[in-house]
Order: sequence, then structure tokens, then C-alpha cells
Amino acid sequence: MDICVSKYYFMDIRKLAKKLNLSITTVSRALGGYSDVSETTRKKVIKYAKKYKYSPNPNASSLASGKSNTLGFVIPLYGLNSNTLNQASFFEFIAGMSTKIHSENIQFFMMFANNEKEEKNAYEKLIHVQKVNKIILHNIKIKDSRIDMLKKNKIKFVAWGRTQGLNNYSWVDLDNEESAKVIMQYLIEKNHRHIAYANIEENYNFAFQRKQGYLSSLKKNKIKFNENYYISIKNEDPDQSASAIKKMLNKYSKITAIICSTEYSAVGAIKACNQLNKKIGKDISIITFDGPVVSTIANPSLTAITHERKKLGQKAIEILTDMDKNNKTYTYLAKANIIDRGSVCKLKKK
Amino acid sequence: MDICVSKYYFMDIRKLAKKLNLSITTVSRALGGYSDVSETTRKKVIKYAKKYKYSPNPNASSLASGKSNTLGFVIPLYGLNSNTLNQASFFEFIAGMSTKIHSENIQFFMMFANNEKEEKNAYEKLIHVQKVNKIILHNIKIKDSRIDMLKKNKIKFVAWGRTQGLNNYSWVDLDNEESAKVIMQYLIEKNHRHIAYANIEENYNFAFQRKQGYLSSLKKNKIKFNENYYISIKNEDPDQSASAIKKMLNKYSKITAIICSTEYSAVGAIKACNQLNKKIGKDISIITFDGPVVSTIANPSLTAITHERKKLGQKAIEILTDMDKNNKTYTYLAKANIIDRGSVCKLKKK
DNA sequence: ATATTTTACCAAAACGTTTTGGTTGTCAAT
DNA sequence: ATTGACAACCAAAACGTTTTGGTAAAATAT
Repeated sequence: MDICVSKYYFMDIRKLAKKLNLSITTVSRALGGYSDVSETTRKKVIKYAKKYKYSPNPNASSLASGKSNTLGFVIPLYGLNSNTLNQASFFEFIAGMSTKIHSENIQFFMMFANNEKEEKNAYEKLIHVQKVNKIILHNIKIKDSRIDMLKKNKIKFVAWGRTQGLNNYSWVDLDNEESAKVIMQYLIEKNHRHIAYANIEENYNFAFQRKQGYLSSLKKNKIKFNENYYISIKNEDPDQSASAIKKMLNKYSKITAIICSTEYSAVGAIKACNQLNKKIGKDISIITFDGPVVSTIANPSLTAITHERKKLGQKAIEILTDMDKNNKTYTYLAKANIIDRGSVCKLKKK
Repeated sequence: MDICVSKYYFMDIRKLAKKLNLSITTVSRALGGYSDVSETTRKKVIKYAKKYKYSPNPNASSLASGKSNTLGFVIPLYGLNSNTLNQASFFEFIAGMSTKIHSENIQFFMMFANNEKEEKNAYEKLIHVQKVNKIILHNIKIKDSRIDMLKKNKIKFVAWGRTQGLNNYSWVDLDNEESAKVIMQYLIEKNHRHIAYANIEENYNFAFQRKQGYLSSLKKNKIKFNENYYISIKNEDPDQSASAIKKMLNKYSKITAIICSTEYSAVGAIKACNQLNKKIGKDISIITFDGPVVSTIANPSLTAITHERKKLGQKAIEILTDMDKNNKTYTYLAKANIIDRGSVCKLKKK
């Protein structure tokens, strides 16, 4: 990789205008896409701007226009260990964004927050000091005051995740309910009927939605919901899950399959089965949501349903760009696919 | 979390100067810490600036000064799956930085790169367009042309990792060689003598350094290096590791312990042992470098040596701030601790 | 032929700072 | 008393854009 000091980088709009025998205004407006510039002039300007690698000074431009064409992004480090926003999914989101950011030439401004207070400060700074005009919001809570705040300040934003209830803003999200249904269909086709569900507490939106899918599939298939088959763990602690699952399996031996709502419950399930000497994929079937890490690394590896998380990031940027043009709101639901890793077996039909 | 639209945020330096009955210059220089402002005036200015939540417009200030007090950071997404820069360590680094960034009030400018070409462009943009004056460099290769480039452009930087050979620049790094020695001491105290080492290819700097520690410990303890006990896998593929380790264990039954240089080899080792029906922590001992994920999630969990990666980020920022004052270069080596998770057993003394 | 609209361009102001190159007043040294 | 040094302040220029409010010429309408 060779990066040299290029002389062309010191070209500013004034020099460019002089070279072209045009006024600064015309050059600026040509590049800005305004209609009061003839197409022949515009082409000439663009051609020379490229040739001399002219790139507007972002500080000057933001100062003059009052807007910095910058995307604000607060990373709640304190929440990154939680399933709602774990490191792996975060990176997939980023990776998705990056594919679009490059082409659209959006600048990026990141801040970090180690707690809620810092998070609040970060948003204030982004808006009032850095003057970002776009924000990607994540770590969405069931009720989230940031949404009103951004609306008040007329900042364009896309939420990664949804609040519960009315969602009259742009968001991208996993299709959690649908995914749960897909999992259920998969298990039912393999003749499982006694299907347990290991969740974390439902006041995470995704946990709630996934459970809804589970319930609705049960109903559709005329299986009665057995609350003994449903576990809800408060903390994201594999060992807590493990002991709860162990108890459940001991008591209700009819269970043939467990759906794990999170990576942590999946680890718990594995531990529980090992302790009970139940062979996964044979004596008991396990299927988990996502868990890119645990699914592949865990021993044995787990059949899982994985979402196209990269698309979330990609769509978020696309939506923001669209919102610049129209004043609409957009939404996007990422679909999921089941990856068979052998931890679900087919039962004989009764 | 409640974020309101604060009227104070629209205070600029002019209004502040008027309120204080001072010139703009004096206010600016008071806040800038210049000596041609009396201490009483400075105190007054600072007090009012705080009171009215004055915060200089970063665009105006960067434009005027020609420097943006911004930290540049390119995330090579394409390298984030590699052990040198994996997601978990990346976040720990970030988290470390964030503790310092808040207090020092450094701005952050991130870019993403999906390949080497984009990485190159990103650095060019950061320097020539965004005008960042500080950079944190990571994904350091054994020879790395970025270092010369940054020196030429007189950008202050801290590297996360070291090139091989002369390191006359500021860097922070893991003390890989020392960590390997610590592991070896740990195993030898537990009477292991036939210690295997599962590495990835040595042209990763960290892999090379770790091997050095292993070799030097062998020497110190008068154990002859047995090249049959040493594995070097090209790709970060658990299955490749697994088959190599399986072969090794089959052939050389004297081996009582395996050191895994990476997360991937650790997974490989677990798989190999399971296939051979060797009980980890009993029939065979496994200890791994880092692998925060695999160590805890893997089944069984693994004894590991973990570095204080958070400190890397913290120190990187500290060093950059120090470099602003002095023109020295600084270095920092993060220490490591062994976390016992029961995968290493104590052998009887022969 | 004249009035009106449209097209294509531009000079100058504005954005909110930092920096330059001063000035004024005070104090100590002569 | 005069000079020099220094402390404390300031007006104006500069940073590189965008935006405002034009103008002149060309095209169109009357």
C-alpha cells in the first residue's frame, strides 16, 4: 500500500474557478447540481474537478451551509454485551453501511457512550455542536425518548429496531416474528410437537416479537401452548439458562426440541444437555436464533436461523439517502434463513 | 433518557464576547490557553462559557486553524475476521479509548475499508480532506508502508501493534512473548513437559512473537524443542487445526498439553480431543491465548491467558495527547493474566 | 418592435472561528 | 522625565465554502 503526498490535493475552489475561467459561484453550483448552470459548463467543471482531484473542504462547506453532511452514530459501549446489540451484529451492520457509504460519499461521525448519561450528551453534541443532519439510532428501547427528540430537532434518522406500538418513523429491523414462524415450521415438518422455548425477558422488543411468532405458529398448527415449555431468563447468563433448561427437561421428558432465543440460552441449552447426557441432534434437537459465534464455535455446532444483518446497515443508508429527496418514511424487515448444522433431528411420525 | 432542545446551544463566541464585554479575540485566546490573557479574565471567560454551554463550532475552528482536532481511525472491515484484529479485541480497544476520549474531548472520525484500496483512499481522505491531525493505525503488517506515509505527512499517530524490526514510532501492543512465557511457566509448574503448540502462520507478528516466547521458555527449562509438537496452520480454520491436532495427538501420545495461539486453533483442539475421546482437563490439558468468546462459550470452557486490551485503547489516547505536548515517541506493552477454567490439570511429578 | 421570461452567470456577504499585527497602559530601569 | 519591556487587550484579515440577490443576454411572447 503506497500513499503519497499528492500536490493536487491543495486545489481549492478558487483555483479551480480561475483555471476554468468561471466564477466561484458557478463552480460551486455546478458541482452542487443546481439548475442555473448549463450542462456544458457543468460537464467541464466536473471533468476538471476530477482531473485536479478537487475535493471541497468539508469544514468550509459545513460552516457555510450550516449543515455537515455527516452521519451521526453513537455506540453505546455499555450495551454492546447485550443481545440486542452485540458485537457481531454491530459489525455486520457497519459492514452493510460501509458498502453504501463509500459510494454515496457520506461522512461519518462516531461517538461512544459508556452509560446513559454519556449517551445523552453524545446525541446533544452530534446535533448541536457537530451539526450532523442524519443519525442512525440503535439500542432502541420499547419506549424511546430519543425518537421524539430527533423529530423535534428535525434530524433525519433511521432507527435500527422498533419501539413498541406506533412506528411512524423510518426503521430497519429483523423480521423476528416471521423468523420464529419459520423455525416452528421447520421443527413441525420434522414431526416435533413438544417444542420448548428458551427466551430472555420479554421487555426486549425482539424477545417479545419472537415469542409472538412461536405462539402464533403453535396456534396455527393446533398445538396448545404449554407454559411449562416456556422459559424466560432475566439475565443473559448461560448458566442460569442451563439450570432452568435442565430442570425443564427433567420434569417434562416429552420435550423433543428447544428453540433458543439468544446466543446465551443456546450455550445454556448445550450445557444442560451435556449434563443430562442427552445427545444433541439425536436425543434432543436444538435450534437457535443467530448466534453466529456460538453456532459455529460451540461444540456441537448448532442449527440456527440467521438474518441478513448486513442488509440492515445497507438499507439504513439507502433509506437516509432517499429521505434526503422525499420526505417519506421507510421501513425494512430483514429475512432469515435456516442453516442446518445437524442439531435438529427428524422424528418418526406418530 | 430525555434530550431537549437547549437554547444555550446557539451561543457563539460573538455573543459570549458581548456578554463579557470583551473582544472575540480575547475570548478565543482565553479559552485557547494563550498567555496574553490575564488569569482573572480567563477565569471569567471559562466560567461564562460553561454557564452558557458555549462550545466552539468545530467547522469554523478547523477551517480557521487549518487543523481539525480529530482523531482518524480506519476500520479495515476486511481484516476484522482475522485474529490480528478481531471484533472482540477491537471493541475492547474502542472501549479503552472511549474512557479517555470523553475527558480529553477529542473528536473522532471513522472510515471503513472493505479492501486495501479503500483503506488507502481512506487514509488519503482523512489526511488531505478531513485534515485530521492524529491517527490510530491498526492492522499493522510486518512491513507497513503507512508508517512512512504518516511520517512524511507529519501526522501524529499511534500504531496498534508493531512492525518487525525498528520501531521508531509510538505503538501499543500485547506483550506476546512474555505471555507465552507465562503460559509455559504455568504448564511447567503443573509438571507438563511434552507441550505442543498450535499456531497460525508466523508471518503474523503476534504469532511469531508468541512462538518466540514458547521457544525461549523451552530453552530456559532445558526442554528440547520437538518440531513434531509444533503445528502451523495457514488459514484461520478450526477444522484444519482440528485435523492437524488429531494427527499429532495420535502420533505423539506423550503430549500432555496443547497451547493454542488463537481462538480458531482452540476450537480445533476441542474438536480433535472430542473426536479422540480425550477428556479435556483430564486426559489432555488445553490453554489458549485470549479467545474471550471461545473460552467462555466453548464447551468445555478453556483456561486462557487474557490481555488487558482495554488498556491498549486507553494508552493509545494518552500517548496521542502526550505527543501533542512533547515530540517524543511512546510505547506500551499490555500484560496478561491466566484465567483458570479447569482445562489444565496438574500432573504427578515423575 | 417591444415586453416578458428564462437562461447562465457572477460579486459580495455570510458562516464562526483563529491568527496576525497591532495598540494602549503600566511598571521598572535609566 | 524618558525609555524599554511587558501585560492585556483588540480590529481586521483569513480560512474555503455556500448562499443571496443580483445582471446581462438570449429566447419567447405579445
